[in-house]
Amino acid sequence: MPRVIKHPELRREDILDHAQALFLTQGYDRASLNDVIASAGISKGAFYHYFSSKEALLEALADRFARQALAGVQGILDDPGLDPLGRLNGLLSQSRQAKIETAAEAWALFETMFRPENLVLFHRINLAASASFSPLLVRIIRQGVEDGTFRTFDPEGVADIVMQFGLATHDVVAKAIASGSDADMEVAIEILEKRVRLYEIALDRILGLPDGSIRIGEPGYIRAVMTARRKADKAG
Amino acid sequence: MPRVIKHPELRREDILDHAQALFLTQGYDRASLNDVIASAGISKGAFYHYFSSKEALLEALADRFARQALAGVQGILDDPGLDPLGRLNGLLSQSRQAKIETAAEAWALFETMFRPENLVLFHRINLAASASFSPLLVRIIRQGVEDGTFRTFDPEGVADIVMQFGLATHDVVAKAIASGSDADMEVAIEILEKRVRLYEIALDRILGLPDGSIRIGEPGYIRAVMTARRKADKAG
DNA sequence: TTGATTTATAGACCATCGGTCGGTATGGTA
DNA sequence: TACCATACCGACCGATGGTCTATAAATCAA
Repeated sequence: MPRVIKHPELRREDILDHAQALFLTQGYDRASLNDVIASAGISKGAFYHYFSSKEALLEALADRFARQALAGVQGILDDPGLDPLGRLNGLLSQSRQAKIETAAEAWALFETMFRPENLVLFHRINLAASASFSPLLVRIIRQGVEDGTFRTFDPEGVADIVMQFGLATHDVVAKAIASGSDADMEVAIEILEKRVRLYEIALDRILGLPDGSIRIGEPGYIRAVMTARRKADKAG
Repeated sequence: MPRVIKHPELRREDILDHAQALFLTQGYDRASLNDVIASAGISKGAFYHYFSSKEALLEALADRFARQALAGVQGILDDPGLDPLGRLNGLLSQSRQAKIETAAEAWALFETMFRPENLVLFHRINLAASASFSPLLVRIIRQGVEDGTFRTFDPEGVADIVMQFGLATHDVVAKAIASGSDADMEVAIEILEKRVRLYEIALDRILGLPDGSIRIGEPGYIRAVMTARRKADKAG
């Protein structure tokens, strides 16, 4: 059986793809290295040629996730027409501009990520992502403080809180999506929208903004995404 | 060599003690079951008589931690002289009343807990602890809303934020304690006190309180604990 | 006290894990 | 042709979490 993939770079990516699929479905601990190489159709020797350990594979996977997430918000960061508040709002509702169906797909990933068996994987991605995002957030907040939009004595601290809130939102959404019946989901959506409103107001006040300045997603967006996700689940 | 421990209940606790020591120093993954049973001086058969798996051992350990933490704040919860704000402040600076040296010991535990190799252990403890603490926090906040002290439309959400802030504080403190030189620590203490002030003000505003209502520990407490911890490190 | 039954312990054994190692095929360069 | 680095193979290794059978100790019934 001839190898289809020739270029080493692509082979590495291919291994990452198979590892990602296995880690997300079974978890990092439970998916064995033998599973990964069997799935990728390569030998142990080949694997250890590209990665120094299973741990290094996880690291590389987390880095790739973080890079993709960063690329997803590059447009917001590069947009010269945005002021600090606009940029912050853009980051907080990054998927706002995306089509509902695409967003639903993205949320499905989060739903998987927050499962307990993916704790290790999630933690790694988180570390890599915050290392990239945190400085960007700090810069935006600093800029806002300088031009008088925001008021705070601790931009790094506020950036941390913003990241915490962002993560917590994802967590709540993920759990809501995973919830059982349609009635359950209705309740979950209500709780979730209330929670997002709380985060918005909290950030308004922490940053010394008038209530209603921070917007995490557009009104009704959460409900739209979640019902789309729901429909996709029932279909697929 | 005769067994000293007779009562089964005590034997279980004894295993937990040895497991705790090993898990905290080496991490859950790296400390093997053989290490645990060797340390406890028992056979595999004995171990599997008391615990169904290594995983179950972790679970039991996390539960014990959570119970101990809950017992540590029972006094604040039972004190009839405390109003909701007093109770909340008490929980947020639970070690305030303890002697500095004792507190330093407690923080040393956190320092260990936040190390990456203890991620799994820490996560389990966290789950068990929030399951216990969250309802208590919600009750206190609800009570405060009823008597007009607090103002919020989402007590559960605020409770979550309080827990997030509490955890984040521990994380920052743990990292500060672990930092290298004395000069590093001076910088770390300053950043940390700034961060705590931010959390205080954030909670004030989220709860609709006048600035300065929420107090996480007493002024200078952090510096006192950290220098004590530092001294203990150098000595021991 | 004795016999029966349950609880507690021992340790050989097992499949599987992440990782190593000696070797081979391939393609470019001199 | 000779040579060498890269890419790859799969048998093998020690250690791991977990199982199983055997037995010793405690408990209970008569």
